Amino acid sequence: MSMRNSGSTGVTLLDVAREAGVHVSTVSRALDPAHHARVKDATRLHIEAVAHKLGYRPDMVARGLQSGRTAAVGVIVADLGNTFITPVIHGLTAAVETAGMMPMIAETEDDHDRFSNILDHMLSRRVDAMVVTSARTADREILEAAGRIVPIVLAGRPLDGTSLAQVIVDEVSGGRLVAEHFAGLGHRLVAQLRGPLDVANFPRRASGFSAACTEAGIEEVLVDEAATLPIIDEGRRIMQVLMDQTTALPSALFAHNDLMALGALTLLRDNGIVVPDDIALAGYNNLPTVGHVSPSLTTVNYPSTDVGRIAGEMILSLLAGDSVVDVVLEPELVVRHSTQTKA
Amino acid sequence: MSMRNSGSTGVTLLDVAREAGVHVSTVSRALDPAHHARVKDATRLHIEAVAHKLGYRPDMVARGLQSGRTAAVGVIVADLGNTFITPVIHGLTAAVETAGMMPMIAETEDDHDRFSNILDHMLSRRVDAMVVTSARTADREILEAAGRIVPIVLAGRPLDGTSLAQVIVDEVSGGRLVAEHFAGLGHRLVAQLRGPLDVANFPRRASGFSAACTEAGIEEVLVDEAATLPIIDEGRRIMQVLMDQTTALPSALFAHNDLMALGALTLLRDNGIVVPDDIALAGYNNLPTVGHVSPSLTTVNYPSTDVGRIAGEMILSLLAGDSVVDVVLEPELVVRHSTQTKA
DNA sequence: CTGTTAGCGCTTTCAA
DNA sequence: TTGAAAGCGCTAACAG
Repeated sequence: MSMRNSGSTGVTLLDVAREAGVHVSTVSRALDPAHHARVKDATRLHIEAVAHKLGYRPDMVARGLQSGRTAAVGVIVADLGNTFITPVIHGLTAAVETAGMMPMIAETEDDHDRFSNILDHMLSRRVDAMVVTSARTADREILEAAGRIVPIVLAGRPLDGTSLAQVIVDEVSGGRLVAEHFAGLGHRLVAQLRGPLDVANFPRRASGFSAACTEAGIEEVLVDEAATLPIIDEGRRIMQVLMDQTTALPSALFAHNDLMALGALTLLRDNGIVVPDDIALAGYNNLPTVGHVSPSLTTVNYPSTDVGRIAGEMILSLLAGDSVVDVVLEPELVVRHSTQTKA
Repeated sequence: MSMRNSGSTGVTLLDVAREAGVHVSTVSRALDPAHHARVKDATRLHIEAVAHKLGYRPDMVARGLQSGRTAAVGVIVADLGNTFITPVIHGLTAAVETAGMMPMIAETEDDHDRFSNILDHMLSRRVDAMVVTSARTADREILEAAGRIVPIVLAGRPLDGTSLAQVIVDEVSGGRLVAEHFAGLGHRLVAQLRGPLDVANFPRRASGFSAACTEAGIEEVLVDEAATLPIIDEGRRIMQVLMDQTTALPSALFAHNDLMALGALTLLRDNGIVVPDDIALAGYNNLPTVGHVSPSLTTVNYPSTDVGRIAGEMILSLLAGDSVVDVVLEPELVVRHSTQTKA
């Protein structure tokens, strides 16, 4: 009944070496695909058999201490409740899994201190690389400092003026798509329910939307406040701000993400305002659930799986010492019922 | 321009020791809250200052190798798209954060091989403990084997006949709540859209529901199939199975979780069947979004935050060498529009 | 209260 | 092709 001494099974390389009648370093080589060659086939086979029999499991911690590599890629997300992140993670997992790596996810809950904390932990845990989907303006410096230690890829949330690798979506274009849709529907007065200003996605969506409105000769009501977080409750709150601010409600609303759209939707319903009959509402992200509700939500599809996959591929390239170029993906408008008055 | 040699800043204990003019072990003690006492205040203060100046960050990997503790708790989840998990993670984070620990999350996508893989990785990464929310019947043996190496708490998803610590919800009671609600509404013919049979939650929900139906004299249509995964698409598919199976549709449906309810809802809508006017529909979990859609979903509230928090507290107790007792939380019915015909 | 001395389990020169 | 030896950065006895 000894305390566990290995984090794993308790079976160490030394155990395998003894049982196999060879030196520990031979076992190390035999079990390491990169050094397969340096050991005689017969002994390697024998060692593999023994290792298997004993249930040997390499200790990543010990390995990491020596080699610097831990086969872990840290993933930092802002809010797991915002499910556009789920496909990002799936895509990423699929990509790095091919190299035997595993994503380790941590959530900031969009809190700067926690972000900084997580960054520290991951670094001190020697992840081989990081994918950050939660970048805010204020995080830039510590992120870039971290980027000098391990490769970092920014995915989904861009950061202005950074040299870190990014795979992002053309948010300006996304905003335009919504405005052009509204224009095509004949709306003349619209408004945006803006997301946090320190998350670069949202100002970009806003500027694309506004520019296209101007071009189409559509008037925009400027809501006095932007959301502090891109969540349901804030969507509802900002909607309330708009309603308090004017009696002449616009005929179409662009919520900067689907969660905010849901919050706005509830407030409207509570006030007897019907979407889309009384007011049109569009979101952003195309969360897996928003096509299944009534009214089904018109939104901008976010190519989440691709974002994740490409981020993973970038990580692998960076780790291989190759350089990478930023990738910008194109969003697509998904028209559903929330912007369609009945046929 | 040297390669990083530490996973962290590159500043090691030795660097701090040299700069401070003391031995490395003195630094180790000074910086470790648990050994604060064993070092003179003056030297400790001095060391802390030096450490801060140099930007020293402890290397968890090296620490873990020696001490066996890494301040990480592994969290294994099945599907991040099922957002009842989000509050679980928040509760857990809040609880273990107090002890300076950090959750490291990995997702199985409800795949047994990936589950086994993740378990391995986490063990070999020497997490101090694990919280598993993704348990399936087939995972039991490897889970219990892992439980002999580190403390494991099962959260949310129970496992039949295990000795691992659990914090779960009374699923039988949850199923009953729905049936009793249907009975109160006067329904006489009902059906369940059943979740995967190898995830213990679902058979329990089913049996509670069926038992209460029998007691209330309600007839239940048995759907030929159960979902293979508790997701939107499967909810839709099972709903189709039911529709193919009978022309006499029941007047109320119990989907075993909210995602499945959403899938069923869409199929019903596509067939011109109106919820709740033509058929009542209830889900399970009370996902953060389902109160914001139309019809807002009647569901069973899952005390997710509490599940997470308690799991975290259990982990802490287990780590402190204390024993813990299983916790069973009570679910609550949340009545919304999907089961209410208009007033 | 502080320094010395051993390792944790593994990879990696360097020899043989 | 294999063994020996050193050491990654840290903690933990054991002395003093």
